Amino acid sequence: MGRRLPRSFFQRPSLVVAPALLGTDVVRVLPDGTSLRARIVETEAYEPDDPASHAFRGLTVRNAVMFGPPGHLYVYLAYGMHHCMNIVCATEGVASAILLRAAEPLEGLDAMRERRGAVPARDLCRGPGRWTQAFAVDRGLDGTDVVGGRDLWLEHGVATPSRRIVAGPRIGITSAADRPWRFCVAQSRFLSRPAGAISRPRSSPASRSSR
DNA sequence: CGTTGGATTGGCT
DNA sequence: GCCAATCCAACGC
Repeated sequence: MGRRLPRSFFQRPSLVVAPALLGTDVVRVLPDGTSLRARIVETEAYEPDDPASHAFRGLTVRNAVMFGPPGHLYVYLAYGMHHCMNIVCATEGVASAILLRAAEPLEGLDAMRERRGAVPARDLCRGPGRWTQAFAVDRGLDGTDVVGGRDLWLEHGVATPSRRIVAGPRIGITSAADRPWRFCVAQSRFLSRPAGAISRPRSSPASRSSR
């Protein structure tokens, strides 16, 4: 068993925590006792006063956990079919969270396939909806304590050097789409999309220099 | 109370 | 590349 990330780790602004989470491990223990482990390669920060955040318009039943103390899981249902999991950051009353978007599966791959199907390891946790499906995370785990709990927690993995961290626009949002608050491990095969990819559905600047 | 539109994914053109 | 699937919170009337 590795070293768990303490509450203090999450008690910082999401823009600090999001890149710091790259290279850490998410450990999940299923109801039947099976352990799953995956190493984070992609995160997104959602800040207070962030138009793209679910908490932007204030406290609701759905986003209440975001306003609570740090180190808890915020889980919501997206597009009526996929769950997305976040880690609440900062301090109580300050609504900020990190969306866990993609990871490299390390343990329990066969158990993940019981829900994901017979897909390659690369596709088990490649995307927020796929990852929650692999880890059996849904609204039932909304509010779970990831510091002292037994269902899901985080552990120190392999620190990612800052030169290997790439920031870019967040995926799939329409407001505040210019804020580079998506953080990726450069070159990782397990990213939901290549680092730096633009999410704009319509006309993209396409100014990215291709090689 | 009806409408709208997602922090997505997978399948089809 | 495009679009349907499918739930429900947020918002407008």
